[in-house]
Amino acid sequence: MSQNDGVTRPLTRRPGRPLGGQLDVSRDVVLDAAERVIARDGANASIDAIAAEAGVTKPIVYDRVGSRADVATALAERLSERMAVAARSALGGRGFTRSSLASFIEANLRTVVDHRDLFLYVTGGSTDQTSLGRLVLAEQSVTPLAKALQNWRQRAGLDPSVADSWAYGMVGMLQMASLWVIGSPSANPRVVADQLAELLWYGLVGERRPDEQSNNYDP
Amino acid sequence: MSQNDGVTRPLTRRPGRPLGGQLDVSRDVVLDAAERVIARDGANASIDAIAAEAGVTKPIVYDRVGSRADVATALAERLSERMAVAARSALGGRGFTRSSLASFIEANLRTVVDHRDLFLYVTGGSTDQTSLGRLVLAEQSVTPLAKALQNWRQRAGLDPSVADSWAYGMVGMLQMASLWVIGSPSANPRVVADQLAELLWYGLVGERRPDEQSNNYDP
DNA sequence: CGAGGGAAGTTACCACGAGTAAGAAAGTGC
DNA sequence: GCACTTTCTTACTCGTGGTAACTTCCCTCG
Repeated sequence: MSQNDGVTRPLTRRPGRPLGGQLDVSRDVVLDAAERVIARDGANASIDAIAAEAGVTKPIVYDRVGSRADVATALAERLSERMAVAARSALGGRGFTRSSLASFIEANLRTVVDHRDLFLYVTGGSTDQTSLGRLVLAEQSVTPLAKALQNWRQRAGLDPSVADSWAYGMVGMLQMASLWVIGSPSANPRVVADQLAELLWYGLVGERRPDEQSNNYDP
Repeated sequence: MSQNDGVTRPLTRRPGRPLGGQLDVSRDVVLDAAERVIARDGANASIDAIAAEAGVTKPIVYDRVGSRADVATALAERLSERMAVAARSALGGRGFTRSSLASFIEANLRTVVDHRDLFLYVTGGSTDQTSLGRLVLAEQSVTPLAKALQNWRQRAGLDPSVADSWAYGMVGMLQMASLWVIGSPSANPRVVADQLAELLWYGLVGERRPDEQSNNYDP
């Protein structure tokens, strides 16, 4: 819409099918373009801008990917895949230890920092009726995590029914921490990751201690 | 705009200053109307609808409260205040124990469930440039929690520098768990709260155990 | 007591973005 | 050669946030 300034100017091209056969613009090409636009212009990227970056027009985007929510979901898949890769590489086949938990968290935080605006686009609302879309997209991280937790708890002889709650809780914790780290340059991902690992570790491994220990906490 | 259907119908009132002195529409009246609209029509409530519910027009809303983001922030203040009240009442002056932690979490979850659409409105994007607004608004819960954590850790002789990370992390955990509970009717707030308390408790109270215990976890 | 100025709202508008309908050019089959 | 299909573009509708311009009332001052 921004290049349609002069009505008097003759159109560079009349509408119709392009000359050289099919426009070879696949779904992935559109999504690549979306990522470029978001990285360049920020998280409030319009479908028009994405289409322009891909060298096509809006209906192509709708045909190849879908609505804006679909674009966000597709990009969420990409981002969570990247986070999984980073996390796996950070763990490097080590067993599940406190320090590997910290590495896992740190890898997630750093991936978000590296894809700051993509993260904001993906977690950023679209208040439609699908404000629950954020959940749908979080589930891309939640589902494998819940599965891993469940397997591990089961093998360790611990109650596996906590897997879902914990997975949602941990993903939410990571998302909020990421948002915080993104927003405040003073926050150091390594330190934050270590502190969150400290918070989670003892609960994860099923440490027990006598209940009802009063510390005189006043919220 | 929805009641302006008939152009032929004479206006009920010409523009201008109202007859009976000042229109007694305070900021709180507007915010009350906003809550009613959101509760009735869902989280995707427009400023027009809010104004209509308050019996005024859009510019009044902008004068009394501000932009849409300001409305969301103001409503976030109200919601977080309500959550704090519910949590305090659930704790009832008990000390900080595992079961009181579970009560705290459960109170939060139930408050969100009771104000489902308000929660969705408040946490629901508005991708402007202030997608970080979600963080700003989360800080209404984070700040007091961080303060409490810091005081408590200090008095208990534990490292207080974890307070910020933990507060952001816990608020994120609560928000995501709330979203999940809202979306899936099968999730029981009491059970989820207990499970999350289980996850957090041992880390919060500073349980120590020999590091590097391998459980052969494979993410 | 009448005119001017400010206070307080309303109408009407703009900008902009999501999503879609209608139409035009290139290719395809008979 | 002509209808038909495919594939794309243009141009539109619709809803919403935000604002400008204008209208009316009241209060004060000469």
